[in-house]
Order: sequence, then C-alpha cells, then structure tokens
Amino acid sequence: MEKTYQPSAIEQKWYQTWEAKGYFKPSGTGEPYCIMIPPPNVTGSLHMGHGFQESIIDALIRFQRMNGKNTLWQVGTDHAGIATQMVVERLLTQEENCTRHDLGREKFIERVWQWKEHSGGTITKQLRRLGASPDWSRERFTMDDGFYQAVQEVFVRLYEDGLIYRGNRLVNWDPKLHTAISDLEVENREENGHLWHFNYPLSDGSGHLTVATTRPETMLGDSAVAVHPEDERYRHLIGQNVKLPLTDREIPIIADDYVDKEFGTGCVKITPAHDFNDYEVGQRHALELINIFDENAHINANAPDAYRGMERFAARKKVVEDIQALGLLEKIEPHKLKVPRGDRSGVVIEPYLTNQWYVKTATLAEKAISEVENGNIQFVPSQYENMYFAWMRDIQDWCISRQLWWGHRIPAWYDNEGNIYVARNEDEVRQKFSLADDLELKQDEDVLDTWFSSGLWTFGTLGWPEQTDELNTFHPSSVLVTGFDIIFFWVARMIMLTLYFRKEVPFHTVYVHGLVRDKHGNKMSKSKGNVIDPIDLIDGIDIDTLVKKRTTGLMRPQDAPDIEAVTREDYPEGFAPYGTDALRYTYYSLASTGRDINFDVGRIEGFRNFCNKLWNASNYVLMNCQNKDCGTSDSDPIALSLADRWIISRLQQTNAAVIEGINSYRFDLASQALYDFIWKDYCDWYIELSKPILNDSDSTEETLRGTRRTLIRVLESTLRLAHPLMPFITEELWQRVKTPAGAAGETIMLADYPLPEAKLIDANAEAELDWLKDVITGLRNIRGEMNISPGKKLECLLSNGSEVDKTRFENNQQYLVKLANLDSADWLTDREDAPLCATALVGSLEILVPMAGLIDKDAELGRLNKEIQKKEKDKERVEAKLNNEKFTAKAPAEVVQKEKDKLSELSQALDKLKEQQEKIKTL
RNA sequence: GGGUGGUUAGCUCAGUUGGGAGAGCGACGGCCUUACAAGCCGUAGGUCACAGGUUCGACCCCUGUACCACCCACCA
Repeated sequence: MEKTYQPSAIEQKWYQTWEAKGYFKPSGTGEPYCIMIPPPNVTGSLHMGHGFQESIIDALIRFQRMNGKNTLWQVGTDHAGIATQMVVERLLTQEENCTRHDLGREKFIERVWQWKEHSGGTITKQLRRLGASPDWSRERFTMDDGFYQAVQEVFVRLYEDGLIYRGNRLVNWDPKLHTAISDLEVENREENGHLWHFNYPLSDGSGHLTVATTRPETMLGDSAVAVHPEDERYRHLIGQNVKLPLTDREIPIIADDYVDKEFGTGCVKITPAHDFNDYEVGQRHALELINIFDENAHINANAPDAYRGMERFAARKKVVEDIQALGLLEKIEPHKLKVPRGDRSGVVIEPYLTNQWYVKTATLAEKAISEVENGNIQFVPSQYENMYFAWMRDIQDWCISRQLWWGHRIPAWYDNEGNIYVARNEDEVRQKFSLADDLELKQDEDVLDTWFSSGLWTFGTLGWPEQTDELNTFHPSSVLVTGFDIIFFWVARMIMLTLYFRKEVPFHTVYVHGLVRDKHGNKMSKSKGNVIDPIDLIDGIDIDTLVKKRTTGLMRPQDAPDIEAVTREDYPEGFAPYGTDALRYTYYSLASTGRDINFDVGRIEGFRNFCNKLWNASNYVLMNCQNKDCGTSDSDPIALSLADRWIISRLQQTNAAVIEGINSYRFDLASQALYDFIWKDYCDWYIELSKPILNDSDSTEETLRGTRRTLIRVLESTLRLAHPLMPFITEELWQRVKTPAGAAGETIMLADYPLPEAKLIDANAEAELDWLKDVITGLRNIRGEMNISPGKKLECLLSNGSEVDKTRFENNQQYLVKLANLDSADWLTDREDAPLCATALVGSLEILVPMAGLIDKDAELGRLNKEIQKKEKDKERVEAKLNNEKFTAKAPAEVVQKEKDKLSELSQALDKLKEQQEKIKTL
C-alpha cells in the first residue's frame, strides 16, 4: 500500500468503473427516492456553489442508495435563455466582429446550438470529477425534443384554460438586451442621484408649480402634474393647466392620493408611459400615454425635434440645460434613490409599454401556498417558508415572453389581420381553427422565459406528457436541494406548474442551502479576484497559473495588480492537489443550515490530512489483519478486550449520529461525528490500544482474534458509514479491507449502509475506558509539564485508590506500559512515605510520579498552584450555589445532588493537592 | 418602511428540550515513538455584541439597543 494518500491515483479509476458498471442507475427495487438536479446552465462551468450543492445531493443519493432505496438522481442542463444568448453574442462580437442581427435568427440559433455542443459537456464532466452519481443515461436538456413537447403542451393548455393571456402594459424593459424581463430579474440598488426641481408655468400666466424629479428627461412625456387633493397650497389650482416647458403641450393639474404632501414640493409630474406609479395614476385619470423612447431607450419622434434620437442620459443632460436656459430650473439637490437594473445586463431598466404574454398567477399561487401550509411541502430550514408565503401572497402576473432568439418559441400564430391562434404547432392551428391552407400565418417571434421550461423540470424530465413508468415511480421527487436565491424564480414556479398539471407536489422537501463565499464572507466574483475553482482544489494549481486565471478577462483590467498581490499573499504556493474527498468533506463540515458558508482553503488541507489519516489507519489494520486469523469464521472462540468493546460501542453511537445528521440535513454534524470517531476514537485511542495486545507474546489466540476482528470490522463499517461523504477513498480502501473483514460485494456503493445496534452499546466499557484515558492523560500531562522525555520510563506510586481502582490498574497494565510508558506502579500503604512527587488525580485516585532527578521543584509547585487555583474557583462556584437556599429548594434533586458530589470531589482533590504542595515546599 | 438571519477563542464555525463554554486552523512547548511529520504528546486563549427582564440558575427563553448580511416594497 502506498505510504501516503494520493487522490489522483484513485479517483478517476473508480469513477470510470462505477459509471461503466451502471451503478448509478436506479436499482428497480425498494422504495423510490429521487432528487432532480437544479439544472446548471448548459454553457456554464462548475463553480463553488455547484460543488457544494452537488456534493450535498450526492451524499443524500449515495446514502439512500446504500439504504436499499430505488434511487434516481435525475441530471440535466438548462438552456438559460438570456445568459447563453449573451455569451454567444459576445463571442460573435469578439471573434467575428458581427452581431446576431448580421447573422439572422436561424443562423444565430445554429451558432448557439454549436456552442452548446462544444461547451455543453464541460459542466457534466466537472460533475463527474466531484464524484457525483446521477443516472447519466437519463441526461436531459430543457430544449431537447421531450421538453419541446412538454412546453408546447403546458403553454397551450394554460392558454386554453384562460391562465395565459396577452397584454399591452408597462413592462421592465432592458434597453441593452432589447427584451422584457420579469420583476424578479430587476435589481433595485441604491445609488446617488439628484432631485431636479423644475418650474412649470401655469397656463394662465399667474405663476408656476415646482415639480421635483429624479428623471428629468421623462418630462418630455409628461401628461399631467399631480397634487394631493387636500393640499391647501395647491387645491385651488386643480383642474387648471400648466405649460409643459420644452414642448408646445399644455397638461392638466390633477388631484390624486398617490402624492405625498411632505415629499419634495408636493407636486409630481406624471409620465404614464415611463413610470409604474404614473401609469396607475394615468389609468385613474384617463391620461394620455406618451411614449418618448424607442427600444434602445433613445428619444423617439413623440418628443420635440431637438431631442430625437438622443440617448436617454444625453437627453437628460440637455433637458436640464434647456430648462436652466429658460430660467425654470429651481434647484438641484443630491438624492439617494433606488435604481432598477437588469440582473444580466446591468443597465438601467425602463418601464416600457409593449405587448407581452403573461401567466395569471393568482389561482395557481393559492394552491401552491396551501400545499406548503399543510406540510405537503416542507422547507428546511423552515424560515424560508415565511419568505415564500410573503412573496406568493403578493404575487404579480408573470411576464413569460422574452424578445430573444434562444429559447422555446411561443406556440402562437398570427394571421395578417392580427388574429391570434394558439396550438401545439402550425398544422394543429390550421386544423383546430379550420383555417384555409393558403392563409398566411406567422409564428410569434418571442421565446419563453427560461424559468417557464425549468418550471416543468420535475415531471418533464420523467417523460411527461407521456405517462411513463418513471413518472409514476419517481414523481413527486423526494427533496429539492437548492439555493435561496432561486426560491421565487424556480421553486415557487415549479410548485405552481406542477400542482396544476400533475395535481401533486413536485417534491416533499426543499432543502435550502446558503451561498458559498470566500473566507472573509465576501461573495466570490471575478471582479473581486477571489474566485476559487473547485477543480483547482481537487487537482491543485501553482500560484502563477492561479494568478493568471484570476487576472485575465477582467472587466476592469486595472484591478489586476491588486488581485495578483492579494492572491500571492493568500496562497503563496497556490493550491495543493487536495482531491475530491477532501473538498467534499470541507463542504459538509461547513453545511450548517440557514446561513451562508465561508470557504477557507485552510480547512480543506485539514480534511486532506484526515483522508491521509484514514488511509494510514487502514494501512496499519491491513498490516495486522491481512492473511491472519481475524476470527471472521465465527466458529473459533474469540475474546473481546475492553478496548474492543469500547470502540464497538462508540461505533454504534457514531453511526446513529451520522444517520441523524444526514436525515436532518446537518451535514456539519454528521461529518463532525465521523471525523471525531475516526481520528480521535479509532486512531488516537483504539489503534494505540490494539498495539500492546497484538505485540504481546502473552496474548491468547482468542484475544488476538478479537482484536483483529474488531480492528478490521470496525474499519469496514466505518468506510461504509463514510462513503456517502467521501466516495473515492472509501471505495479504494474498502476493496482492500472487505475480504479480511469477511465482507463481500462488488462495490461499496451498493453495500448496505450500517445500522447502529443498541445492544452493542456498552456503558461499562465506556466508563472503564474513560478512566483509563484519564490516567494516561494525567501521566502524559506530568511528562509534558515536567519536561520528561517520552523515552524515559516512568515509575509511579498510587495512593487513596479504591479496590475498583486497583483492579482497573491491574487489568490495564498492558495499556499503561505502552501508552504512558509506565514501567511500574506501587501502591503506597502510607502516603507519608512518598518521596518528592508530581501528582495527577483521577477521581479519588492519586497518581504520584517520583521526581528525583527529573525536574526542579519550582516547576512542580507552579503546576500544582495552577491546578489548585482552577479547582478552587470551581469550588467557590459550587459552594455559592449550594449555599443559596433557593437553589437547594427549587432545583431538581438530582441537580442538587450532582452539585454536592462535585463539591466533595473538589474538596478532596484540593486537600490532596495542597498537602502535596506543602510537602514539596518543605523539601 | 416591512421582514429574515447573524454577533461565541487570533481566524472560520458548532453548541436542539435552560444545570460545569467546544472543534478545526493558527499560536506556544516537547517528540522522526515500527500506520501516519499530511504525524504524535502537551499548553495557552472566551464578561458567549450591549442593556434590561423571566428563573434557584441564561450562550440558550422574553423585551429593547447597536452593528453586519440578505430579502421584499410604488415614494416623485
């Protein structure tokens, strides 16, 4: 066996074997368990968030698979309309200096498909590197033929049921991408702006009104000025007109509750075509909608000549200058305001009047709310339910059309008279509506919002609208593992659409995980230069390559030197090849619920070391068990030592804790329990305790068999226990361990997951071993504090011990000799005879190590003093408690008794320590 | 403006029915001890954000405050 753990040597090998053998497929027997992957963008690559999410899914899947469930992990990718189209457009610009319009729709879409074929495998290859075990034979894509069918079906049926309609109203318009986007795709960020105060002259020449605006350019589209109906300042002006400067129009002064008297001047310019609030006001007062922008948000022909064709911010500047020139600029104030920006393009979004398709959400949401209320769907952690309810109860109709080319084209056709025909395809349209063959029909140019198709993910991937076996078996899926950032985008819509078309929930549990951030809690982003590629953590990367990766392709190239400096400071050596198992374990250890996780590379190193620890422990076990009698035949007599019984007992408890952790999505607790068991219990104590037995020529065959069997079987169980979290190393080791352990099977992946057995929990063995650990630790402590070399054998004297202590000492001499390097132990009949000694207390037992020639007395006095102070502080606290009558009167009897026991123990210990202190002082 | 989460060791974080504050990393000291120096042994370090309250007893429950993060909302 290789001396150190080399992840690269085992990971690829095992993954290929697993996949080739078809282990990832559902077994076909057992209770169904299914997780649908949140489909990553087909042209994307794996980032830390994916790594985290897929590691969690894989742990759940492997765990349930080993539990005997009929397990399906459905995998696939999303066409991600806007994101993908933007990537390909950028490529076109960079490489061929042309736009999609130069190519035309058909050619452009061809290019996107080419790009998809080219890069579409990247993320799925990277998923394999993570050890993910989805059923690759069922891989889907949100624009494959099956999804095409499902999407057409859903659209047509919703339309026929009156839940999809076409409407002309204000939408969020992205002037860069030339498409409508939904409310959710708009990010409102606070920015520094100005509040411009303009004077609008009254038409009768009697004065002016001052309006305050953050968007001066929209005044060209003003239809009115509004004041509050009860505002004394302006009441008398209601119904009069003002002259709209820079135009030849006159507009009315209207009264509306919408106006806040306290804000600004109390006069609001109303621009119904370019502001959502103004639109509402306009509706109420039947105001004219004057659209002054084209699709680029450049000024159009509805505005005066002087501004036509101007870009909106240039127009703003000119409007302000012109108003000022007219002497109508009252003042300009600095003002913080929320600016709506497109989450993809980053440009300021315009409210813009267009025809779009909408899904009526009110009735869909009702059912979606009640299914969460009644517990058919549960969020973990549950506070996300509140967020879900809040949004769902105030849900707006969903704008589903996008003016893009990449996506599912809307199955609606128009004739030359503008009649709309909705059906699954053009033939069906003609048939359904009995249209003449020669009637010219044109399909709607728009495509559907990406989330419309991914909303069908749980049932679309299983073959719907066909009634497939898979659909019947695996739907509803078991749990959805996802980030909180797409609860509205995706989770809510899936719930609504699935309930409507399947009359059942899409999943029973939504496990919401946090965002992966850098070690200081900052979001990882290219521009911050703090992005970590999970693959680099697996394979390792040298510092120069890492710097290059982080500094190329920056939006702001001037940041490169800073990013380089910080990167070189943080990771002077780059990343070592930590391997997949260490990466996964790091994710699990950080996966507490309900908060973001800060990823510190320092931690992955610790878990790589943990893998190495497991590796070497296995090496030790194999050295001692391979080709030896491990008592696995069960016919030979066997004797279990104290240590054997103890580690078996601890294994049961660990087993239960790991299962509990996974079942409650507390991967941090599960991984911690396993880590402590393997490193502390098994390696630090059990393996060490096995040495004196295995190396002692006096050990009986029965005892040897017992120890070997325990060593190998506990290891074998532990590997199965750990497999869902660290698949590769456990498979590699299990293949070597299974035969001597008397286990069989082709792969650990399909072995049974261990179940704890209550009857193997041995409280007595645990108590005995705790005592032994205290004795050994006490002796080590003396050795460490007194600077006694580990090679020096200790002799010790014992006093005040009970019969139990004596028995324990005798029974465990073998261990003490080895682990504490104890040469001999003599019982004192009269403690006064003891020479100058260092002391350790275990319960009432006093362990004395004669110090002659070992140390100076000052050091031991210091040590004793520290010990005494600590115990005295404890004692004071306990005494104070017990002296409090209210405590003794009201606290449960067992708590009071516990305190009393504690007090007497502390008093005894203090007496002994003080006695010892006096004795040393006099010497 | 409304809401959610957070504040515990130098750093990153656990602490689930209220009863003696923990881990990993880092720091310090000692060890190449026949599985492992990617290791072993030991040590130090915390007014559990702050202020009240409930309780015999509060990191934990309640109220309020501060700061951080995020979500939602139509204030020109």
